[in-house]
Amino acid sequence: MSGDAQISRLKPGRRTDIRRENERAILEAAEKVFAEAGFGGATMQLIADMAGLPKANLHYYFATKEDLYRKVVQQIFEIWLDAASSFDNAPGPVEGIGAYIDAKMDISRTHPHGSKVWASEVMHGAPVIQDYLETTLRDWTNGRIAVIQRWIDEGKMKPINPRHLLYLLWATTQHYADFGHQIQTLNSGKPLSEVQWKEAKASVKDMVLRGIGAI
Amino acid sequence: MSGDAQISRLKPGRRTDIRRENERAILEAAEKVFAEAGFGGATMQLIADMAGLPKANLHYYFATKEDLYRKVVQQIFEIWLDAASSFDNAPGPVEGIGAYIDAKMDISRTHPHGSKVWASEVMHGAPVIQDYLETTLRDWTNGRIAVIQRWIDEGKMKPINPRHLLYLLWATTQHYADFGHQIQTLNSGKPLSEVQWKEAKASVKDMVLRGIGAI
DNA sequence: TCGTTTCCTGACCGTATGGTCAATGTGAAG
DNA sequence: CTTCACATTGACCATACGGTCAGGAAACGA
Repeated sequence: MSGDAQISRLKPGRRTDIRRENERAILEAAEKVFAEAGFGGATMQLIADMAGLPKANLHYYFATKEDLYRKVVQQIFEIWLDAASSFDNAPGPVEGIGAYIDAKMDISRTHPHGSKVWASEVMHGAPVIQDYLETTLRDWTNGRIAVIQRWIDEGKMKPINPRHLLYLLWATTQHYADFGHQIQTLNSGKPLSEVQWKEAKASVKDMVLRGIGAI
Repeated sequence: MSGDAQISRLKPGRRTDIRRENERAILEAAEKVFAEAGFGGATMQLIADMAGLPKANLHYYFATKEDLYRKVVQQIFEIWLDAASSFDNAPGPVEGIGAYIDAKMDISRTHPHGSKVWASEVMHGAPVIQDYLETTLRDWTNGRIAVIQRWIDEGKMKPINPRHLLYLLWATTQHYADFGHQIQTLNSGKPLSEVQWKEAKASVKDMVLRGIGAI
C-alpha cells in the first residue's frame, strides 16, 4: 500500500472499489438465488453465504430484500433492451430478426438466471416492474411493430400479425433459459454443447424466418 | 374380504363427497396461490382462506405443503399429456401439429395457473417432478420426434430438427399463459378477447406450419 | 498522529409460518 | 339410542426469517 498511491487520479479509490465489488458480488449471488428459489423462497442468509459476506453486510448495501430484488430485475431488463438494438437499422427481416434471435439466444445462454427472475416476476403479476411494462416495454414493442409492418408493406415478408411474431420470438428464445433444466434433462442430463447451441439457433432462425415468409 | 366389500360401496356416500369436494376446493385454491406467489411465497393460511376452510383442515387432507404442491403439479402434467393425444393418429403435420397448437393454446387460456406452476417448478430445477421429466416426458418426447421424423421422411414437411420444433411449440403456446400478464399489459391492460384469442391461435399456427414447410 | 467517513458484523428482536394436537362435532350403520 | 370412524378447528409450538443496532475496524485526508 505504498508506492503507487500518488499516481492516481485514474485509480478509482479503494473505497469505491470495495463498494462496487461488494455490490457486484451481492447482485450476482442474488440473481442466482432468486432464480433458483423465487423471491419468496430466497433468503438473505443464502444470498449472503453465496456472496461470501455476513448477512448484516447485505443490509448495509441494500436496505431491504425487495430493494435487492428490484435491482436484479432492472439489470436484466437493461441487458435485453441493449440486445434489442439488433432490430434497428436492419434492411429487412432476415437481417433484423435473424440478429435479434441470435442476440436473445446468446443472452439465454449467458444470463439464464436473469431470464428466470424476469419470468418469475412477470408470472407473479409484475409487482415490482409493472411501470416498466407500461412505459419502456410498451414503447419498444410499438416501435418494433411499426418496423415489422413496414417490412410487410415493402413485401419483404408475409402479412403476419407483428405482435404475435414478437411473442413467438420472446417465448422461443427465452425458453432456452427458463426451461433450460427441462431441455438439459431431455438431452441426457447434459447441458447443450457448443454445437447443439448452434443447431438450436439455426433451427429457430430457420423456422421463424421461413414462417414469416422471409426466406 | 367382507370388509373390503363394505368399504368400497358403489354408492358415493356423503363422506366420500365431502372428502372429494374439499380436496377439490383446496387444490383449486392452491393452484392459484402457488401460481401467483410461487412455492416459497405461498402460505397455507392464504390457500385455506381462498378455499374457505380453516388452516388445520388443509393439513387433515394434505400432510404437508409439499404434498399439496406435488398434487397440483401432477394435475397439470396430466392435463397436458391428455392434450398431447392431438398429435397422434394425424395423417400429417397440418392436422397433427395444428391440433396440438389449438389444444395447448386452449389450455393456456383455461388453465393459466397450472401452466405457471409448472413453469416455476421447472425453473427451480424440478425438485418435485424430476422423475416425471426423466420418464414420462422423455418417452413422450421421443415418441413425437419419431412421428415428426416420419412426416419429414414422407416429404410432408421440411427437414427441421424435431426437438427444436417441439421446444418452439411448448414455448410459444405456454407463453400465452405464463406471460399472460405481460400480454395483457401490452393489450391496454385488458385480457385478450375471444376474437384476439382466435387471432393468436391462427397467427401461431400460420407461422409454425409455414415455418416447417407444411403449408 | 488525529479526526472523519466508510465499512463490517455478532448478537439480538418481532413476526409469520408450517405443522401439531386434543377436544369436539357429525352422520350413518347396527 | 349407541357406536365409531371420519371430519372439524381453535389454540398452541418451534423455527426461520427479515431486519436492526451498537460497537468496532479499516481507510483515508490533513
